[in-house]
Amino acid sequence: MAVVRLDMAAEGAGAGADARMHDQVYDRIAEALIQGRIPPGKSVSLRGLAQDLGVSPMPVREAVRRLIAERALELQSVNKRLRVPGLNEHRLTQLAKARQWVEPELAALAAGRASKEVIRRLRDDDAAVMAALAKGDVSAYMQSNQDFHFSIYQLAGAELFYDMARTLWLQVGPFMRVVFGRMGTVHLPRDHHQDMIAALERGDAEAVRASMAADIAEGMDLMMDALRAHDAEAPVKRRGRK
Amino acid sequence: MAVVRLDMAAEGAGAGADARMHDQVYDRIAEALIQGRIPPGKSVSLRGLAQDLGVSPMPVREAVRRLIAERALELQSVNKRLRVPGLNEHRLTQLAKARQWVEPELAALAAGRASKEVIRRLRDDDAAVMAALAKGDVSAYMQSNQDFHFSIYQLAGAELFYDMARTLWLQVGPFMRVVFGRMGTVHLPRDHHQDMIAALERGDAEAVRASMAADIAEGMDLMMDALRAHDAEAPVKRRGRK
DNA sequence: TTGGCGCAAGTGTGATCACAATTTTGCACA
DNA sequence: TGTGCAAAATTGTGATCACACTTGCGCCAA
Repeated sequence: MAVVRLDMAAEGAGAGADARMHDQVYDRIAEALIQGRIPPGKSVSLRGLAQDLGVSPMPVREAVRRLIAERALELQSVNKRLRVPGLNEHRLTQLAKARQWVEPELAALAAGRASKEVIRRLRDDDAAVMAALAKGDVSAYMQSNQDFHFSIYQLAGAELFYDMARTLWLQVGPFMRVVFGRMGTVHLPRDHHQDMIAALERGDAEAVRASMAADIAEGMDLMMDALRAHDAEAPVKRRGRK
Repeated sequence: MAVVRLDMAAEGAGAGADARMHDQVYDRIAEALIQGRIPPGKSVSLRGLAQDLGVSPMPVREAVRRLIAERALELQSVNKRLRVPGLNEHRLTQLAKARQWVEPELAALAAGRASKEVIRRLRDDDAAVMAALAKGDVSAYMQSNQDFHFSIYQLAGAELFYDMARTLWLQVGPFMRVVFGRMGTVHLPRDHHQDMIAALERGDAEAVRASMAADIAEGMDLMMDALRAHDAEAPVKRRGRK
């Protein structure tokens, strides 16, 4: 059964349980999706998730309703069952376009707002990205890359855009994991992060926007190529769930 | 009590009750928000909405959870109570930027996909918009303007963008109603729709994009001016709910 | 009349049960 | 070894109750 680990037993210091339970549940599932720990097409269930997380089905219902609204999960129209949306070119194209607008926009807004403290953390995150690439560790790469990007996005102070970016990552996550798992991490771009940090440091908004756009374009192109290659050799099959 | 009419008793032909109840509830509330029938800052409650709609609180909970995810409603962090988000310049700026990207994009995608049938309906919608402007009927204007825009967006065949646009309208609706109610409909742009239809007809994607961008820019600028003017004369007050 | 205080009403959240619809299982039959 | 088909398990949805918490109203005293 439990293919995906989602437990929330630990819960840190135990004291911080101020947040509503369904929020914590949401965070767990969202994180799992962004990290790609739940594959596209995978079907899930309220009671199943509830059991994995060690909570009752009620908070899961609320969390899942939210994830459905964000298109991170979908309710199949035929049998009304829950699953992670599958991969297809049409959707990936839209996700790529959307990412290439919002995220450079966020990056540009962040320019000039980066303290030395933040710059330092960005360098750390980037170092972690490099290390993960060197080791070929897909999970570590996705985690540290996410940290890098969202550290920047948070600087922008634009909640609406931030949430849009987050929603997009939620949808791209499962795709990304499959693609990288299929082709390894060797081809991933590594130059843009350095440029981005430099531009951020000198407050050059347009340069930040440009390198962010380039970074995303390369990543999404890679995914698109991989998807097309895969679809070419296995057109419509894709049976079996698990 | 019931300041806002939301009843769903009629339910059309009665036969189409295939959709889940929470979807119908969602549609009702969403429509009310887009039409601006629920003012910014207005606080609502699950049981209150349930009673207005003649359903139990359960489906309302699911609908509201979805609306919160779309930022069409918010859960106040202080007292954990539900309300329609208030107006402020920061948020309106982001909404304007987002609209000015997604909606021209959708319009461009729709270019060349418009059948004669659709063009005819667009002319009808535009006529209704003009009529509403002439009469100064804000409700009719908002309804027919929405019909006009979303008839186009639907053509694009880009579900992700379509939903993004819908989410943005959900957030802008309450603002718009207040602004127009405050300044009347006389200043609203009316030229762009004609250009847009013409460009749509000859399949000129860039022209469609441009006129859509102009249409939205004018509308949002108007709202921004009105908001600034209002904030200038009544800085931080805004007491009393109702 | 005005201030303060306590209780009733209203709030969102979580748990649990019921139910119709679907999927999966299991077993008899060929 | 396959093949139907019915029983059992699982699914999302809705209703209802309980609970901790906040708000608001009204009463009493000064």
